[in-house]
Amino acid sequence: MPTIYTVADHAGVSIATVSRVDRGSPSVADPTAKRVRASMQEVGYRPNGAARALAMQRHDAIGLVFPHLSGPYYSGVILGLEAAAAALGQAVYIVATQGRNHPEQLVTDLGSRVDGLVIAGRTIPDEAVRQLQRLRLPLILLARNAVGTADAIRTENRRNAERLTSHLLQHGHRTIAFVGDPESSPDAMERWEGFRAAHQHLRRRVPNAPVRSAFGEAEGQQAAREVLREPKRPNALFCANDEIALGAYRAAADLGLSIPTDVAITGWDDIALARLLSPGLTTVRQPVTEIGAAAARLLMERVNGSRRVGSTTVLPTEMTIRSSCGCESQDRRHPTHRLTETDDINQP
Amino acid sequence: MPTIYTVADHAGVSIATVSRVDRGSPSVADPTAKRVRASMQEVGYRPNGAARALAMQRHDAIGLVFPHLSGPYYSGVILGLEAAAAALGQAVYIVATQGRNHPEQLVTDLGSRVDGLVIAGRTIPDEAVRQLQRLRLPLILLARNAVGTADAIRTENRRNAERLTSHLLQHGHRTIAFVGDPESSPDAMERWEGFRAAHQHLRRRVPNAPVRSAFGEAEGQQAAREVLREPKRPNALFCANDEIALGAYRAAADLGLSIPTDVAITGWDDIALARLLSPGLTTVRQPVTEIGAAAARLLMERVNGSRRVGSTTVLPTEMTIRSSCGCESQDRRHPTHRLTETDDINQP
DNA sequence: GCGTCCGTTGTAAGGGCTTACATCGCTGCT
DNA sequence: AGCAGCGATGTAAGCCCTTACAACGGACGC
Repeated sequence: MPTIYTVADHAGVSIATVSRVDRGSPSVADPTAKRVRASMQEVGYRPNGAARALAMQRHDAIGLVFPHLSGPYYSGVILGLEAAAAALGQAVYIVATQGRNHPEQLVTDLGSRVDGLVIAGRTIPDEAVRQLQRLRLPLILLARNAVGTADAIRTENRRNAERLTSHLLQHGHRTIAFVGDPESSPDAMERWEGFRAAHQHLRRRVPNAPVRSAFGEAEGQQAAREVLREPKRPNALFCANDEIALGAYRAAADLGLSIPTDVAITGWDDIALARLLSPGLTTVRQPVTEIGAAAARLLMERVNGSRRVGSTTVLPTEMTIRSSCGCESQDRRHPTHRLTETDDINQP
Repeated sequence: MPTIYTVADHAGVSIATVSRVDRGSPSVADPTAKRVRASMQEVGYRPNGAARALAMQRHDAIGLVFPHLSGPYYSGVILGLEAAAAALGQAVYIVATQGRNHPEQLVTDLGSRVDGLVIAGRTIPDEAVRQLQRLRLPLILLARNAVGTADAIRTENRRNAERLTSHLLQHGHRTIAFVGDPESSPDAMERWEGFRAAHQHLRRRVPNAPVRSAFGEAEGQQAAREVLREPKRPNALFCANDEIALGAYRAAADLGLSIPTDVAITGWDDIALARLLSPGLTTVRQPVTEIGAAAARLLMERVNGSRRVGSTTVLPTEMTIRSSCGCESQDRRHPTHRLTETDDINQP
């Protein structure tokens, strides 16, 4: 394989000059640069990124660790992250932990090839995250609570859950069931809390237990079916995500209930499908590409050492009203504002 | 940052021993290995992948170049590729070219960090692919015709397009319009050819022009609307992908036509939505994760030098009958067989 | 008791690049 | 004419690993 030495010989210059041409250094005379580029082409020179990274003491690469890739959530995150990373001159590694036996091992290995890591949701345990921090690896946590000094990026849940719930209550839906599992993630927990807060503020009886369901269409259908069969069935279902809501749509159809007349339904995420269901699903949209982009930018700040303390960035979500809540209206968006909280109280 | 030297000092051994422990070489005495591991932990040693890659003359990484990430197609491919690559001990880089100014540059840069590249569909021009080959970079082409000696992975189009068309004709739909743009990709062209072949075999008048439409919902809606408004509107629309079909659903709704009674509609891809539309969309499923997995495996064969000649692997697709074609039935699958063609006639 | 062999560890030579510093040849000024 | 200064190029050290080969010491066989 040709190296800079091959090129240098071929062009009759030193390897330093070849390197300079390759890096685009301005201090190479024009004719020389031309000759070197011609030689590169001729010998089929492909730079060795490993050697460069070694010499530069930088990988110029970041890693993204995510659980799986179904649904629009991670696609959007990856897209946003990749674009932002490319703009910053960083390459992107990805690794999915789904159904892998030793995710920690996988992630640690990745850690040897990157300048920093973005770790999403339920991939590796907190202890593994701490271990990574001990190796002084800059880390960004996505949809997950802060661990140690790593930065976290979250999206707003509580406020919009509360608004969405109030919206349902104001539609006249008297009893609303929360379908999902608050324990399964901090996001789910916050939605549950917002759901309860709305009841409290409007002086309704505060529900004290959710209708437990895992985050999947089948599970949602099952859970919704059961609750909708009860003698005093709820007037509305606040589903913890769109997939559960989709299951709820099916359950309603199975039971001959029409949406939103017999039962109103809301979701969370605004998957592509939400708009296309009939009636359109009222839900809350997450700024998925922004999450990825913010992660890349924040991570690079860490890598470049300009930031040191842990922060939590909360990106706004958008309540997206369609018809499944009882509204006639089309796609009304209701964003929250962007919040950034820094843990370090000494920060200016 | 601690290196093997730091660890070696700390554990009172030589760097060779540290390296051996890290690589899991069996020829290290047990107590020594334990001591070294403890030291690694204590000093917070993180191996330097670049240095390793340089010494080993291998990156143990492959790159995936794709246009964008919308829809389930690329998610599936990435997932399959990542899983297969991880099983082979390879890390995965991804780069999206969508709306990037100099995709060639991006891809060439990536080429310096990997042992091989998987290049999907419409990302970089054939000339750029050839340039990469000149650099002796192993390449796999996805959903794209073979270039030079690179391997290509395709999915079956013609046969299932023909079967699907015959199916529509046998339903009694007399005139069928092909909605899409055959010129836009080899896949689209093959679907168009299969569509025509079915007419020919059943001795129907062979359509000589498609209803041109780009591959998007809005474009499909527009195109379908126009053709469905014509005085002699077709009985069925053979849409080149599911997004176009989705647009066609909307156009039909706009015009008050019911599916499949007034107009039958079929798609291609079997996106998540296809099953959930009503009526369910009859379409053709692509084995997306298998595409990714096959790409990773084929690429590694190339990298390891066990294969040299270019081949084209054609993965089977599955005709998936729902109701939009006129059937009552639920999700019947009709796979084709797997085909592998090798270009080199000297191959055994 | 000595030589052999084997298991364990160390020494040192790369692997391909970047870049600080040295060198060289001119230009242009005094 | 001589020299400072500058632009262009070269020299060589260093980035952190892997691994061929050497060295060492103890067990074992004769």
